[in-house]
Amino acid sequence: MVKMADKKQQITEVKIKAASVASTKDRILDAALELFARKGFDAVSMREIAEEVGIQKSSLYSHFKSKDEILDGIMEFPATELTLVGPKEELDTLIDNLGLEGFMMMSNGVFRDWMKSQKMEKVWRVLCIEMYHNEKIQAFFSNFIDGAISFWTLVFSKMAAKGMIKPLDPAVLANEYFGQYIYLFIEYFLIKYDNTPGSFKRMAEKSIEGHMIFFVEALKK
Amino acid sequence: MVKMADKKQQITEVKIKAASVASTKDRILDAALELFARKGFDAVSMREIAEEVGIQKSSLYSHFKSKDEILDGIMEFPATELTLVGPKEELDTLIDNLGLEGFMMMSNGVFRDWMKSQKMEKVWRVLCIEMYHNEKIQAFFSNFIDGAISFWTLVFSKMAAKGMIKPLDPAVLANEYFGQYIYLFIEYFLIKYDNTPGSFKRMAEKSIEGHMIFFVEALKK
DNA sequence: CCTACCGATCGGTAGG
DNA sequence: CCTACCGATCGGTAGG
Repeated sequence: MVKMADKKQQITEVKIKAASVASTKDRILDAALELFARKGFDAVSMREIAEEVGIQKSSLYSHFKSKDEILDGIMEFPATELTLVGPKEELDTLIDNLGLEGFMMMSNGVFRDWMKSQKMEKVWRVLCIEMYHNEKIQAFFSNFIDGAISFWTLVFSKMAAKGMIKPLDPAVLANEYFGQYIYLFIEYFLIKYDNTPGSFKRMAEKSIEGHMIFFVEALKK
Repeated sequence: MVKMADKKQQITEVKIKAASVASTKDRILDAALELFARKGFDAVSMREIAEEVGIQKSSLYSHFKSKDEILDGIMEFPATELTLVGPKEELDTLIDNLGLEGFMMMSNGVFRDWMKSQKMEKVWRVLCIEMYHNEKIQAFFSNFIDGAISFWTLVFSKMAAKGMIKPLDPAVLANEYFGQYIYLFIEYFLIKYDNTPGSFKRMAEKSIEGHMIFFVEALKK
């Protein structure tokens, strides 16, 4: 009888926990993300993360085998987000329906949606900070850039084939268009980083608007 | 007599040393630069630097008060180089004489001269790696970017006033032009860094050429 | 999830 | 420029 009561009690607790409080694993990830974004991976110790969570350092190892594994956990976030975002329709249909200006505006909207959460800002800060000395992050960036350049090269070659833009080298156009985003990321996340909510959004909107106007104007026939 | 002979011997040695071998201080700077460029500041220990130079770790402290001071020494290099480079003539005269295309080509030449030494490549690798967590480097970058953007904004507003280019926002043009250089630096020094001599030059020349052609074409009346 | 502990390594110093 | 040493801190583990 006592056993039964205990079990019921446990189940109720588990349910409440799941509904209202993050799991310890998630709390560790959140604390680590906050600290890594502020100080960088190397400058944050396992002791600091544990303190932020409110547990002992050794308890971290019940959830993650190593410090690197915590970083891996953080990196899963943008990877899964990346697949959710992005237009679902066929590319040719989109280009035909939206035209040059409409397509560029739509892409900018996708980018803004993708970056809008504060968590995403922090993840990008960590990615930018650590891109030089963590192999997985370096690979992530390399794929990210290569993928984006391929995508935009394809878009501009389609547009050129359809006679929608001036007959310019699609690969050069991809670099011109996408490079400004990298420039924006570096300036914000590495040089003028400031932890206040929404500050990336504000800076990005001003900067990207001018870029889009110039770029569309340069491609128009 | 023996003393005199010894002294002569010493003097000769010193002269030969000064003429053919770098000072210990310079050898420390060179070794540190090489190691920092390869592994990053934090990942290199004072022991490693000493080993590379061929002296004991404690001897480093006869030349530099701390590890940070070695980094400061390395950073003096681009700072002094920056002042040597750059056109000396009056800006208006240059713009009038060279025209849009000529001015852009001259600037690209200045950039290539500036980056051509292998030492400079290594310095930039260190600067890019450490820009997030060393205050001095962050300030250097911030000034570097702000200075470049101001310069190019001035150039394009002069060109617009002279009727040499389309009447576009000079600040936007400065971002468009200069942003590609930052993109190039990030892609090379942070993501696809490869220590082989001259590899930056090769990559940069291909990438910058396309950029210049597109940019000039977009501004031409 | 805790207490208690580990070896390794760090930047830097004393004193010659 | 050297030998010898320092306290501090690190990531990680044993064992409960």
